[in-house]
Amino acid sequence: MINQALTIGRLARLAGVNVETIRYYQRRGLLPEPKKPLGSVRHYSESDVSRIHFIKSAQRLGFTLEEISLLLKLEDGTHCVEARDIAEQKLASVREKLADLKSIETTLAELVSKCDINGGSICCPLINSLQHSPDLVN
Amino acid sequence: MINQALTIGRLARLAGVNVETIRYYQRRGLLPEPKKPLGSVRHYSESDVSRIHFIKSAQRLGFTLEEISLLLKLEDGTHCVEARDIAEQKLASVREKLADLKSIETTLAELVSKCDINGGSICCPLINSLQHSPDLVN
DNA sequence: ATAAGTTCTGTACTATAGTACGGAGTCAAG
DNA sequence: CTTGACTCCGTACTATAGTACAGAACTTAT
Repeated sequence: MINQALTIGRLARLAGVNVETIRYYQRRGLLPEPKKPLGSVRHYSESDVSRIHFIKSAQRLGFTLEEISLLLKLEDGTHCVEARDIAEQKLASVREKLADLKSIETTLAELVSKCDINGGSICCPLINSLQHSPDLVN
Repeated sequence: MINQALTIGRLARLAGVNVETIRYYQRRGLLPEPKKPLGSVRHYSESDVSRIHFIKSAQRLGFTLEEISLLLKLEDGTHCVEARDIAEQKLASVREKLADLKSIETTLAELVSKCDINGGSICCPLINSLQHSPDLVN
């Protein structure tokens, strides 16, 4: 074909994923698998590119493929409330992780600066702290 | 033994993990495996409880067991300068993760609040955003 | 002292999210 | 019309982080 039809390889390049990933998403039901014209290859559409972008975005937000699959089932727009609930749950867990990370950041930063002051002495304050305050992070 | 020695089962209960998880950590070198007194069972100490807590805390922060293993090498007390270097690397990666999480948090919070405003309209803003702003989080 | 519960050891299995591969069919360019 | 690239399909393999299980040894409670 002259004006290149969207084959799986081109779709993959457009969407920035591997061909194998597309097939995997199809197996998982995250992407529709277009019918294969007899004795030819499958053709894809722009909407498949969008859907892969959707999946990748959602993954970056910390959604699992399972959760994304759920979100995609709500796509018809009539289940906005359910979608929001899922997003709210994610938000809560992200905030929890944020709080944890902040506390470890503080702790690590303190330890490193103590270490700098001591200049690698034999009694390293960093190691000391880890040895004597293993629950630092809880 | 009358005043119960810390066997693997008790350690597991104290630390809130499975016995199998402890064995797994031992296989991975994250936990020391105490010598087994001939014809008896292994005994553990409080420090093993602490170490498991530490591992679990670090995991919640998104560290892999591989990374945690590195962190735990700070505890061997013999390489103070190296320890500080590792800690500094960890601090950098913690700060990166923090930044990532913050942007995820912002995005999710925005989506949820848009959802609230729209109040379950037919054109769900959450799904919409994910579909039309694939690079949201990058 | 005997049964029930644990521990030990090794191996195998689970889920998640892919990646790799082999062989056959199909397409596009020279 | 052949060559090389791509597609299809199924299966198998990877990494991460465990969990499950079988059978023997050991411990604890009665």
